[in-house]
Amino acid sequence: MRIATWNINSVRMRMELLLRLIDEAQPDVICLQETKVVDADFPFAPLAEKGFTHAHVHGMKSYNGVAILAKQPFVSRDVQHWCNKQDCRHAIAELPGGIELHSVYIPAGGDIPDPEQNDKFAHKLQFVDEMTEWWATKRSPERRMVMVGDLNIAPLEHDVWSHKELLKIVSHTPIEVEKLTAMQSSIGWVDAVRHFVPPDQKLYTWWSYRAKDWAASDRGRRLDHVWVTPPLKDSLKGYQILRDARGWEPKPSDHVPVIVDLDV
DNA sequence: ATGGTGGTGGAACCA
Repeated sequence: MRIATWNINSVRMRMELLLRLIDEAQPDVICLQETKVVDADFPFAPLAEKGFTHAHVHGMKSYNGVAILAKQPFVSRDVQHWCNKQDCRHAIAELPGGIELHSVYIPAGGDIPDPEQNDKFAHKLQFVDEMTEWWATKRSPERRMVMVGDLNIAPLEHDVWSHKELLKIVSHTPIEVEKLTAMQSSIGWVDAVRHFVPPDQKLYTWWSYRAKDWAASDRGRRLDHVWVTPPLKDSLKGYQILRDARGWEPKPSDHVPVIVDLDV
């Protein structure tokens, strides 16, 4: 089973690129973040033509929005809310074979890395704390689960272009890394991409729109992740980070798709 | 220290 996750930054703006991802990467399941569309307006038809006849969408006007697209029917579907908000950041679907798949969009957190000064940063930290507690109390490490999405945190030194320069930049601050690591430890999540790539090797999934030449400066961060629970660790068969997608015409997302293959 | 770009929606907000 090939699972792709992509912060698409508006599914309507980038439908042609989503169809290109399907043609070129041949995923079985696609998780999206930042769809930026209410469910009634989600563009189901072109996806159905490509075989993705099942869609679990959870969107809102203008902001956020997550989705899970599949060729096979879901066993069940659900959504989860965090921090007493209804902001469409977490969709859940059980796939045939008993794998529970989570498409997650953690808040970006604003610019100032201080929860006292910046409500958005406080929201981000609380979001991760709540989710950590939820995994620990509502889910078992024995369960076959895959969690993917834009976690908006780059936890390792080589998940950013410069560890030293980004220590005070939201997405790579010690408090965020500590909280994300705690979430990972909650039920023994395995970082599926780092399972294949040693920690001293640079990996990025996001490059800012604001760079003059994103590829030349290559100031990226690994914000998009695929985690699996221990029972699926031995099923991990490969990964791809579609760096080229950062240059896809006419208008690329600032994130690229991350793909993991599971032998299940 | 600043500003750089993009999506939504038609100003201001978010990333």
